[in-house]
Amino acid sequence: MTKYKGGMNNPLEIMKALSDRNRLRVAAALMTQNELCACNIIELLQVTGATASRHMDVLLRAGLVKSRKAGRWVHYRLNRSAAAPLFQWLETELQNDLDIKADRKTLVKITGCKK
Amino acid sequence: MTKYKGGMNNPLEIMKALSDRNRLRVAAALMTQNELCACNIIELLQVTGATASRHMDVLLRAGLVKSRKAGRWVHYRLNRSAAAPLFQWLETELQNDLDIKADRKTLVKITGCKK
DNA sequence: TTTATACTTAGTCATTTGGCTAAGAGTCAA
DNA sequence: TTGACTCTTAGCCAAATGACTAAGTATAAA
Repeated sequence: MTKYKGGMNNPLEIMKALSDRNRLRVAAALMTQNELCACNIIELLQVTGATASRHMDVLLRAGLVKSRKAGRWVHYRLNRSAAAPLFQWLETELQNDLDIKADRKTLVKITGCKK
Repeated sequence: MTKYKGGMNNPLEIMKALSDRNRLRVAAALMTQNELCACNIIELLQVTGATASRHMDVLLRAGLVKSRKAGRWVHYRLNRSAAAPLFQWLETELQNDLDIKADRKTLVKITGCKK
């Protein structure tokens, strides 16, 4: 179930959504992970559920991610069509980001265990 | 004279720099105007010189613009190489932005008079 | 060498942002 | 239906942000 449906939002809203380190980390994570549930994001960012939820809401409102509810879980994935060239550029740039690289390793562990 | 020299800065800093409406307006203006002096930017944004100066400093630190001092004037231009794909994407998206379109008209007047 | 001009820096203030806790809503299992 | 679990909403607080005024720096003109 997608709360804020599709479409391109304005560039300013998109920039604002990506101007926070934790939201940028989530976007980067979704570039390699295809899909993550809220609990994965909580574990990755090491923040409370409430905080993660609000961050995901910002990304949703900007149109950068889509959400899908499955039972008690909410799964997020990138809405690549929203800003494909932007994502592509980011993906390249973030290759060199040490924190993002560390996150990638963490994600393997997080998504590995099915707790 | 370039205060913060060339190079690519990290994506987060770039996103932060572009996550403010006024700074996005300046970036958009520099996409069509090639070069603007501080006083042009003051007039465009309708803010004090101090405010404009601080905004330009953020853009400079992010590496998105370059500055050149000529006598009493400081001229700014886009540092396109810093994030060419990003600028290209922005340029496309901002085509539909009403405020940006209005700014373009304003800029013709501003850069026209040599006060 | 004053004086004016163009911009920057410092300091202040209101608003926004991002974190938290606590309470609420929705879903599944016992 | 009760309880456990996952996520969201509301409310609070500290820190960051963007605006202003006032004072400082640098350059050019008188």
